[in-house]
Amino acid sequence: MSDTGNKRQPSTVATHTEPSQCAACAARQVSLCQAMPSEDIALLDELAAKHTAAKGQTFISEGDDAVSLFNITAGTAKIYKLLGDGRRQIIGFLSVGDFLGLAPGSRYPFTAEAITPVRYCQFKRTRMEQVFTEYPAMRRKILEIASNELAEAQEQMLLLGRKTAKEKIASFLLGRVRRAQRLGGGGNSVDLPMSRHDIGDFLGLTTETVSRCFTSMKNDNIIKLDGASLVRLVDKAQLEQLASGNH
Amino acid sequence: MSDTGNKRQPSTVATHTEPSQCAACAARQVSLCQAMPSEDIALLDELAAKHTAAKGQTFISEGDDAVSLFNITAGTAKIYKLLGDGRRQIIGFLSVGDFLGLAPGSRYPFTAEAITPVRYCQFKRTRMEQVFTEYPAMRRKILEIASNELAEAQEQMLLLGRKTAKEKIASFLLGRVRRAQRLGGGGNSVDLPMSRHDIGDFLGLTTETVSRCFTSMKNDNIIKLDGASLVRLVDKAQLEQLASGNH
DNA sequence: AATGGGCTTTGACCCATATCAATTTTGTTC
DNA sequence: GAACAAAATTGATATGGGTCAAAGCCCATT
Repeated sequence: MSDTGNKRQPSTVATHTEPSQCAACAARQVSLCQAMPSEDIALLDELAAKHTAAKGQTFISEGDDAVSLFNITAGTAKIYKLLGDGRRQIIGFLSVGDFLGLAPGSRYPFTAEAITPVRYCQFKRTRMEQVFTEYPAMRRKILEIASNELAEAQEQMLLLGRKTAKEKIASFLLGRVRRAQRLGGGGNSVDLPMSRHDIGDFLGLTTETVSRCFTSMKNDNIIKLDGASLVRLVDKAQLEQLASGNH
Repeated sequence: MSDTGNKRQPSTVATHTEPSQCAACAARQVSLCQAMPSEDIALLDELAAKHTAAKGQTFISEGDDAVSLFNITAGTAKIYKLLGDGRRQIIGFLSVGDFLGLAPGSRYPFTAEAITPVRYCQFKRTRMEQVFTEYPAMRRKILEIASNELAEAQEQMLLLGRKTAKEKIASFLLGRVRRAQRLGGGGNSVDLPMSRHDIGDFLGLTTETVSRCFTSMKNDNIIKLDGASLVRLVDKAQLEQLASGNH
């Protein structure tokens, strides 16, 4: 695993193996691990290597041998793909409970980098394969997760291929609120731990265009900005209209 | 299931239930059905409702109750999503062996329409759920398929968000050849059963831009056109360069 | 082989967003 | 809290691909 991030970080990765963290894990109820019966949760504890990644640290590199599966337990990460000349497409932002590591071949088709300090569990694929065989509910859960991600990816294709800049931003903000709500977060304000540049690379826009859209939506009283990273959704109905292409 | 296609077709769907077609099915080796042991293939025959869809016919509509899974056995179809004002994003083109119908909720998140006459098998989801439990290899295969589609979707996000028109066309053509090769098709020419408009809606471009790119690549001696739907890849190396963003 | 209709291609022009270039704001370190 | 660097915003200008419009081409049908 190599660090190709622009900000070089020490590439050492902290690993602690205290027992029975899974039982108390904040991510458990919203993740893959939910499919493991409580009485056997200790088994996952055994299998999970617990790691942390500092802000800016790359913890999966595109092209690496896909030997592990991962589960984010805290923080926010981004996964992305690059073109030869450095153009970047962010595929998704991951946070507590999100699963990653599915690879169609033997190599990861994307890079994963921490946006904030991230905690994650790493599972050896070969060991998990055994677990899946023993606990079919686990494989069912993975398939459910993959289906969800696939539908999300298809929605993002619609966004990237056919939406205007403003529509993209509206969709992005609504997606963020929905995620926050799914995780028990509140109402109408969204935290954006990623930079404008990251948002641009996620939506197929430039930093400048992202910024201009925020400004314009602020002036139209659709959103309110509280610093760069806290957005209040003032007129959610209009955001929905924008996001779905009816104005 | 309603027909929302622009070309209205009789909405009747032919269904025949001859026994033991699966054993001789052309799609079997390249599809989900490969995971069913030969001795039990008759079971799939029982479960599969065999249908045909005429050119232009819609056989899955976005928002329909997701009660079935599908397997294409002949022909080419497109699946797409629409915005409120009619803008369309084609999510993929499907042909022999391709599987569809995974839905994250209870409704299909896309529409499927035949581009050429299509034959397909329809499986009730509830029945298949039982099959998956009885034959874990089948569920494993579905997960493998979903992983592949996910990676493909992510690659398409990179294309839609960050590639230029020419790069998109180059990637599209190479993708088509690879698929043809996977299906045992030959070398350096590609058949394009879909219209320029469809290609545009797949790549996030307009018909005109697609056409202009083809013309320009023809003039640059990268491809040769044989009518509108047969493309010969003359300079594959340069196509690869274009597709990966190194020129 | 003539007719007609729908694709596809080509042309002229335009606009949404990119690019390039300052500023301003924010957040961090001493 | 001063000083700095990084990120965000704003402004001016450029351009790739969209839009609108007009031929051209290809079959399918007669």
